[in-house]
Amino acid sequence: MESRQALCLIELCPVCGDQVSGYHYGLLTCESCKGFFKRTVQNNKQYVCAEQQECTIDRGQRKRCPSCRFLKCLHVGMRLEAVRADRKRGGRNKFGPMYKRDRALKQQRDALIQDGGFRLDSGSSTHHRNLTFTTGFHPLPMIPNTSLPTAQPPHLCSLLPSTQYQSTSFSNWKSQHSNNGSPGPRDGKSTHILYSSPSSRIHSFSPPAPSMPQLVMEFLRCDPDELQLQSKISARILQEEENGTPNTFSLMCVMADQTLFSIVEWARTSIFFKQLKVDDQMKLLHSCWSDLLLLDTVCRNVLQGRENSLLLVTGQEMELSYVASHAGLTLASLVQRGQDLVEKLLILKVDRQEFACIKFLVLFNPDVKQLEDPQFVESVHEQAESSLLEYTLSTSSHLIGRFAHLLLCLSEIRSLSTLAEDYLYCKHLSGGGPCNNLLIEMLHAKRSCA
DNA sequence: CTAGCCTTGAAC
DNA sequence: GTTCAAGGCTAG
Repeated sequence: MESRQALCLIELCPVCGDQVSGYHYGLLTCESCKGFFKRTVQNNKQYVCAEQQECTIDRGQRKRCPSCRFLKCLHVGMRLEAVRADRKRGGRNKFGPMYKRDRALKQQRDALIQDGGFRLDSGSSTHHRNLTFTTGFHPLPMIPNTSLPTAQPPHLCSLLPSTQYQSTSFSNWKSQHSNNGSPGPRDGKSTHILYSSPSSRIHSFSPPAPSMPQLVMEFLRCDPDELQLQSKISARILQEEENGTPNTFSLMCVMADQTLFSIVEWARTSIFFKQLKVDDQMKLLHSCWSDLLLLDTVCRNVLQGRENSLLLVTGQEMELSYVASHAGLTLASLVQRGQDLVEKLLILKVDRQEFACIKFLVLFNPDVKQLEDPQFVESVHEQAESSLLEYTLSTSSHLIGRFAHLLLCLSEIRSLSTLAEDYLYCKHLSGGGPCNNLLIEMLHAKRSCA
């Protein structure tokens, strides 16, 4: 009860910014958006926007345009399949474990931020950085309300100034929903992919309480909301499955593509990066997208994954034995190397804060050529590196060489992601891989630069 | 139609 | 028995 209230106090509804009342249809929302979503789906409402589908949805204006409100509900990841076709009351649905894990993650993150903030405020300030530091909590990254579904795959340059989102297909779902059939997604398909149970690595590290460098906290705040991401990408995968996307590999490509969108969005709204000119932003992202994609997966598996399985961004798990037997030699060995890396990072007990720093280290790569502002990139890289060093020394000063080990892992990430890129590119050229999406745009961009 | 409060019931 | 996310009810 208390934890629920504590959660409510700090979370804002991703649709309208009102106070959250609990998990509803896949994520934390307010009571009114919960009701609105339910009425819309249950009654098959069709709304039309009187404007250009760009209406602002906030607490004061959410009643003005139901069409844009519903679109925003879908964009932030509210799940159509959580509305029961049979209208049965009570009980729990399949999202239960997902909610539970998200709660644990949020608690862990908030504890870290609160603890770090407290110590920074009260402790003797041994380091001074010229950084504005916002006190209090920073809930979800705000979703720009100009975001609209798009039929064409958007290019990176169009994503950077103002982000667009992929829409979920309401009409596809509706035909299934109004069919009087069983609610929810099909369970028969993809039997090798399972929803992860809560007994994952998340509990294996108790959060340390060292004095956290201010910049590390800022980096941590930039991290996207995991459940929102999970919901959004799961909805997209469900849509692909309903559209008959044939095999697991193709679905994985869609998953990677959608994760890439989220990485671009993370970068776009992150400290330092948003100060860069768009050209420099593009150059940096073109250079490191695959490192970040790999790092994202590795980080998820180190912090929340379980032995012998691969935890996906959708919260689903894929057994490594399945990968080994179905993926083909090259891909299976890539996954195995990734898993070895996860093991190394587990031994080093790399935590969320360190991953947050590493992401910035990777993003602000000073080796990228022809930047307009190479000094700035260099300086952010140095700041990220010294913050990471400072943090690792404060948490594990007794472990000599741990920092060096971390940097070694970083180079392993780089070489592994290069191999993964080559693999994808070959697949793409031979017609077996994905096409016409952000993933492919990035693959081509790097090769045309080189 | 909205949104706050109420009832229900499977999972824990 | 408790929890809490579903659906239901209803004044405004």
